[in-house]
This record gives sequence, structure tokens and C-alpha cells, in this order.
Amino acid sequence: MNSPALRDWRSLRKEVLRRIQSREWPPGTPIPKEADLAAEFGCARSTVNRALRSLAEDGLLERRRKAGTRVALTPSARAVLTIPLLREEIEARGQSYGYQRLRLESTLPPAAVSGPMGSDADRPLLHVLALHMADHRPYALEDRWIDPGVVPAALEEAFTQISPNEWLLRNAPYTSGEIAFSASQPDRMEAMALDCGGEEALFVIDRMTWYEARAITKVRLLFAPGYRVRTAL
Amino acid sequence: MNSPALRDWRSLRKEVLRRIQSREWPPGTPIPKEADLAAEFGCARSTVNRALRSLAEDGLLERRRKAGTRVALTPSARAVLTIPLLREEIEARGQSYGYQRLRLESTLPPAAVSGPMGSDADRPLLHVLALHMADHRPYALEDRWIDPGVVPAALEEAFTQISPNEWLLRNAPYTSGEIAFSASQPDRMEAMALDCGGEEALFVIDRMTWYEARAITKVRLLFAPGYRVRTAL
DNA sequence: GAGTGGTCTAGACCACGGG
DNA sequence: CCGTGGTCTAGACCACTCG
Repeated sequence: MNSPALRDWRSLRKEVLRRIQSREWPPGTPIPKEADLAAEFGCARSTVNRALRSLAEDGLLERRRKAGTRVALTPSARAVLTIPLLREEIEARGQSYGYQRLRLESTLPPAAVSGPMGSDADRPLLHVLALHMADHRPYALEDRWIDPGVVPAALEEAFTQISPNEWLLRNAPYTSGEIAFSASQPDRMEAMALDCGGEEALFVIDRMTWYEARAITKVRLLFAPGYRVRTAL
Repeated sequence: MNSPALRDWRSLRKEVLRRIQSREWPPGTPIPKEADLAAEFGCARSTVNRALRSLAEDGLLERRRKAGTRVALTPSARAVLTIPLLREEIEARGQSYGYQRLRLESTLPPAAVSGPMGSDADRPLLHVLALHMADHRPYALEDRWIDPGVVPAALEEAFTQISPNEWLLRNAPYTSGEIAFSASQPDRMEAMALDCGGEEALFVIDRMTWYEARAITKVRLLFAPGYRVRTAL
């Protein structure tokens, strides 16, 4: 049967997606090769390729040369998180953004910092502690280490008007990074800064970024109680 | 100046990425149009398009017809999280996977469940409580609600051998979903099931999925202390 | 109105990897 | 080996949107 000709890759993607979701093509099924689909839908192979590639990028298809294309066995959920600047995140919700630098020092990093960053344990790093606020209430505590050997300009900055978060994004481009999400209880200092109880469960983001092979910065963001990260699947 | 001809889109992407990261093209800069880049690199415009589109999808470029292509002002970090089956996640680390159903009942959902799911508050839903274990130690507690009106086959399943997590993935394809990450303290029952203290901060994943416009299931995964979700940026 | 990206085509060659 | 997806090309038309 010839389907009604679908000539653009979006329509084609939709149709293939429909066949997958309706179990017309169950998980594991090998689907027709590109040339055949092109014939069925009356379009060029490259258009089919575009549609199938898009589905493969979303994890719904598995493609291999010669082996062909199959419906993925486990459509493992992929969530794309967009991590905005805290300031933008707060302002986007119509709240007023506040910022306060709590501490700035140049000091020897603890092993928990120099280790992952791969920096010399006997070379001082810049350490900044800052509080982000939404509508004048504590929102997140930023505990950051910066390697001045990689970003010398950071030594000239006081971080009283702009957060390290934002300053680095503007002034220190990175080539790679990693991010981790977890949960943690605050210590006494952190609880005080966030104005919450010491037994509250707090959401934590740890991030580290590199420029080429050199670690730029390592940061731990501790969010006030109730914080959630949401996204569509 | 003619750059050494780059004929494949990956090399081209690399070169453009280099110019962005090296600030040769600072944030906000309009970059040459596709046709010009094609001429510079000695390749077809569609190849340039492929490379630039790829960078735009990663949020590094902003493209608009007529306006042209610009380097994104805020390279807001995007993290792609792949949420695997708990079983696969555990086995991938070389640990033994264990599973235990703790409870199965058909009961009226609390408002906190029927509300978000958009189901009638006076129609019973399937409620399953199950424990996932790694190397015989509690790993995550799965607290799930399933609408049997959408997935009737779920009524035939005892969930003693297979987790709702895995059963649903196999038997109830979804068309959309949402996921949220947060931190929470366990209540007494949860602490007992996870064999941890009641004041521990636990990582929580809430997920809800739909088929078309009908909510299939809502689940809350409570992870044992120390759990982290990691990914590259 | 006109310039730029978005997309489609028909054909070609190639790289990978299954049999 | 040889079938399949991956990619490139040259050209074309179109859609969006800025000026």
C-alpha cells in the first residue's frame, strides 16, 4: 500500500513515530531500509534519512550500517535539562533577583577540590562563597573554586556585583564539563546562609568545567528547600 | 584567507566551534552566511548547513531566516540525561540486581495523585510499592500509581517478578512525559524500606507519562543515600 | 521586497560491519 | 564481499522575517 505521499521530513518523522508508538512496529523490529521507505512515501532517500536520523538521535531507533534500522528495545528516557543562569531562572519566574557575596579568599584547596580539578594541592585557588536570592529570600548557595592559573582575570574581580556563576560564563568559555545532581543535608553554616533547618533535605548541583585539559572551576550549588528541576521527556 | 578545505561537516563543526570558544567570534557576533562559509571552505552549502544546524541544536548558535546566524549570547548549559531502567543501571555497574514487591492494591488515589494525573478522584487506581536493590542492599523505592482505564493489562500483572518500571516500559508506550528531580527526607515507612535514617537527604525523581491525552502512570522514585545523577555537558 | 536559512532532489561515492 | 546507512554535491524552490 502506498501511504499518502509525505514529502517533508517532519511529516515522515511523525508517521514513523506513530508506527512505533502504536506498536505497528514493535520494539526490536527491523524497519524497511531507507530506499524502500523513500519509494513508499515518494520522496528522496535523503529526506527519509533526515527523519530516521532525528528519531535515532532521540533514542527511538537504532541504526547500523548493513544491519539496518531497528526500533529501539528500551526507549530509555532522555531528558534534556537546560541549566540557565540562576539570575535568569529567577527573573523568568517574575521574581526579583538578589545577590550577595559572602566570602572571597585565595587559599589552598582541600583535597576534595584539588583532586577532581587535578590542580596542585600546594597552589592556592580562588574561593568564593555567594548567595543568590529570589524575592529577598535565600535561593541558592554558591560555593566555588576557581583556578587563577587558567583564568587570571578572576583575580581582578571582587564578585560583589556579579556572581562567579555569571562572570565565568561571560569571561571564561569552557570546552567541556560535567554536572551531577544529588541530595544533601546542609552543615550549620550552610543552613544559616539559606535560613533553613539543619535537617532539611537540599537539592545539590555539582559542576566542573574545563578549557582544553585544564580545569577552570568547580562549583557546588546548594538550593533552598523545595527546589525542583523539571523537564519534559 | 582560504582555510585549508574542510569537506566534511564534522571538521567544519570543529572549526566553527573553535572560533566560538577562542572568542574569535565572541558571543553575539553575526557569523558569515552559509554561502560564504561554503565558499571559504570549498564545500557545498548543505554541508555548512549540517554543521551549523548541529551547533544550533546544541545552543551555541542562534539562527533566523533573513537575520542570519549569531553566536549565542548565553551558552546556557544543556545536560542530556539518559534515564535507564534501574535494573540496567545497576547491572551496568557490575552489581547484582534485586527486586521486591512490597505492596499492590487497587485504591482511591489521594488528591496529590488524581490531581496531576487528571483522573477521577472517585475511581480506584492501581498502587504499587516496590523496592529495587543493588548487591542485596536497598537502592530505590518505587511508589507508583497506574490508571487501569488506560492500561487494562496492568490488572492482570502481579508485579512480583518484574517491576512496574520495566513492565510499563515494555507494555505501555507513552507519547509524552515529564520528569522532575528534587530532594526529600523519607517518612518512617520509607526510611525503613530503604534501611536508612529518617533525617537522611534523599534524591527523588518524580515522573508522569501520557499516551495521547490520557495519563498512564505517576511514579516517585526515592533513592538510597548517596545516589547521584551524573552527565557530561 | 529581498536576503537568509530550511528543505528537497537525484545522483554519487564511501565506510562500516554482518554473513 | 556486498548491502546498508552516512555523507557530499549542485541546484532549486520555499518560508520566514527584517528593514
